[in-house]
Amino acid sequence: MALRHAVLAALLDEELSGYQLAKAFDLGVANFWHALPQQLYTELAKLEKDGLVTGREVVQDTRPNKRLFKVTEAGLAELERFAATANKPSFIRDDLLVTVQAADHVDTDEVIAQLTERAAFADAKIELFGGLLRQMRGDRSEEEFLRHGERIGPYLTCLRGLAFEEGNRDWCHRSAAILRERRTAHAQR
Amino acid sequence: MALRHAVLAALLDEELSGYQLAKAFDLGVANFWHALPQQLYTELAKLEKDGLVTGREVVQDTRPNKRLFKVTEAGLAELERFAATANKPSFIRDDLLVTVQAADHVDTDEVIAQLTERAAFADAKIELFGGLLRQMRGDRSEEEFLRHGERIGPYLTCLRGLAFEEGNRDWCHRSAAILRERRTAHAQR
DNA sequence: CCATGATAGTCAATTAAGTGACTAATCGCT
DNA sequence: AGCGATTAGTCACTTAATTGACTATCATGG
Repeated sequence: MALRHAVLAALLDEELSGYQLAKAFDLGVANFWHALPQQLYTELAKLEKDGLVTGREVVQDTRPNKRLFKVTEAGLAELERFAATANKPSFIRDDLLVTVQAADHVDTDEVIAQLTERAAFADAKIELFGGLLRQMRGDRSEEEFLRHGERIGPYLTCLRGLAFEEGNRDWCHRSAAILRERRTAHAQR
Repeated sequence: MALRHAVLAALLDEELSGYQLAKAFDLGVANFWHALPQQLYTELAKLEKDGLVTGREVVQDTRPNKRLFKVTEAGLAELERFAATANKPSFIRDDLLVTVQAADHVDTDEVIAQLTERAAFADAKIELFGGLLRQMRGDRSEEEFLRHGERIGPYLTCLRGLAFEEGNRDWCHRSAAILRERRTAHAQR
């Protein structure tokens, strides 16, 4: 029951439409919560029904009209309640790890290919997060920003995302290197 | 559709009962895939129906009887197929990150408490994974084991789990420290 | 001027995941 | 002798997540 809180947290900084929210969940927000557009539209409807967000119609002549949502007082209170109670440890579900777990029983070339692909994906994320961080802290140093910035939550989660992807990249490179070396060694026998 | 592959990957090394599998998914395996006992019993039944695993009844007199499952040839082929096609990037869903995202809008003490709790959890995991790694490599060095060990898949995934939890721990400590400092600075004004 | 892609969604249906309660045996402990 | 913990599950139910198809409008490139 935490998608709703992820949506509330994402709407704290700016009013967003369902569509924009979906974009956000595809980029930075996906860093702390993953969700598909469908879920977001559904969840926004529920949140509005429960009075945790309010939507307002914005008429556009160049684009289709949209509804921008913002968090209400009740929504903030709900987030507060959530912060005080929630603590399910995060769980991982990763196809790549499943594949590597089975590495000794499946085609090594495939595993190496998957690892390489994931490393590239991680690199893209690392660049993305690096850019987001620079943007958030502006001309301040990280230390300075974290000390005195007025909105550091997104910065902290982005730092975690960055470290996570760096971890992914390093592990992918190392694992691929090991598998390559073993393949070579095996071929030489 | 990857829980089935996670189960197959987990059953590669040893025959397990549903109950044992559930234990495993609560410990090490949870490192690459999270699932509840319910799901595992259900999935095992499906896998058996589809001929990807076979179960055999083991009569115990000291304990209730159990059914041990092992992967069939068809199961191995299915894993092979999976390894060659799957590549959904792993997604994160973490209550704690949602909380930290909202850190500037909710009670700082609560956020710090959650971070501290998670750091302790990460420490426990780090110890657990460290032990598992030692056990897997035996008296060999890591390098030696990874070069010549005959079953390195679980070792590699465990390494990722270890690095992940170390990342968690470090990030939790740093974030908590930053929030504590800001709280103090704010109080002094 | 037509196709493609971005914006901004909705509806229906299925699958996966999670919750809660319940059975049954044995072991250790008090 | 009885209580709780551990082993080894099953059944019913609800909620969350995913898949796929569909409707519009407008802008841009060829």
